[in-house]
Amino acid sequence: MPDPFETRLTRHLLDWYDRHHRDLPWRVTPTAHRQGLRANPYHVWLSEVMLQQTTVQAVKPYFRKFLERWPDVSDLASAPVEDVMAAWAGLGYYARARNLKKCAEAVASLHGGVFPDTEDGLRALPGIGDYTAAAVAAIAFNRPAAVMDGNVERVISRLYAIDAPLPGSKPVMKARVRALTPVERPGDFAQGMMDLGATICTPKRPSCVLCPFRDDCLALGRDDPERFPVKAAKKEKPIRQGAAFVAVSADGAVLLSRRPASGLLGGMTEVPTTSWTSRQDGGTTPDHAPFPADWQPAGVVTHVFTHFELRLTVFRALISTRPLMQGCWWEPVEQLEAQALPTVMKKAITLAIPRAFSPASTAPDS
DNA sequence: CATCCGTGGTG
DNA sequence: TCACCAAGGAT
Repeated sequence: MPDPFETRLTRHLLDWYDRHHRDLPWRVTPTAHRQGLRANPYHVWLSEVMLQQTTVQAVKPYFRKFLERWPDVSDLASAPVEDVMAAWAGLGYYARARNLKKCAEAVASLHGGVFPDTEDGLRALPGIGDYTAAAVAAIAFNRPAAVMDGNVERVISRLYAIDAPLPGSKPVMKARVRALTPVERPGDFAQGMMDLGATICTPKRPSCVLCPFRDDCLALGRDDPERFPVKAAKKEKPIRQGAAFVAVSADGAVLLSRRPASGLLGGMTEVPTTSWTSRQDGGTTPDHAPFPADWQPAGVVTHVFTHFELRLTVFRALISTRPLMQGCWWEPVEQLEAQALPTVMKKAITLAIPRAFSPASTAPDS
């Protein structure tokens, strides 16, 4: 039996979503949805994977680029993985790109190119966890799955003034979400909760006066919504150091290599580097260059990863020949843009070759 | 369950 | 400036 209180909260949220939903490229508006237009599961899945720990603004251009290049899941399944990694470069969390490709292959070969339409079926695919399985099931297939991401955690923790810290409080919050999720319009409810968290129930300075839950929110009742969600203290970031070597040949090519398939920046392209160590004096000299050359310091790149900060001393050398290096290749500067270079490597190359990624890099000097 | 995994925007 | 953190998943 539905609880009248929960039912009222759900209705308030859906009414708010009808009026204030965001229009997004992968989304079907609530009006169109009521008229029978269904969201494309491929679009929903692709957007949800891209949106994992990533902002809407950052995702939009990547989403358009992927759809234009690979219009459906079977196109993505048959694409070279290097192309997918290169197209993903800059978006971060590169295991997502590897799993995106694996998932597309599984859908194409195991499911005949059609996404499973249940939470459990989706959950079994690579790169799809609890959140994404529930989101795709609800949004693309109208399943009453309980969708809980960081936005929903914030909304729920405030609405019910949950004092227990994350992540331990997740099961309690998930039960609250489950009780609120309607059999009718579960996808709109999930998207409404996320829109509410993104635009009204924000981490700092929430706009409670505009919130559909303003009359029922226990955190607002305590006059302290910013206190929630309570989170466990986080570790501080160590600093690691290393050196990167940008070798430029006389005919304008750069020495590149491929990082190991798993781990940090797995499967992405790099310039040769030393190992990145936490030692104070470690790895910032040309001693470990890929080959002897007239290595000149070009500066230091600082880049912040999730769990450490990297200070990379960049060396540059102009060389007349192209030494053949095991596991490396020489890439013309004007083709670097097509490589799967993560941001830290683009920073290092730009420091050594300032015009490497400028549109005019192929034009003669003026 | 804790740790590892990127990047860019924001207050 | 800098701490926070965004539609999390794999191990």
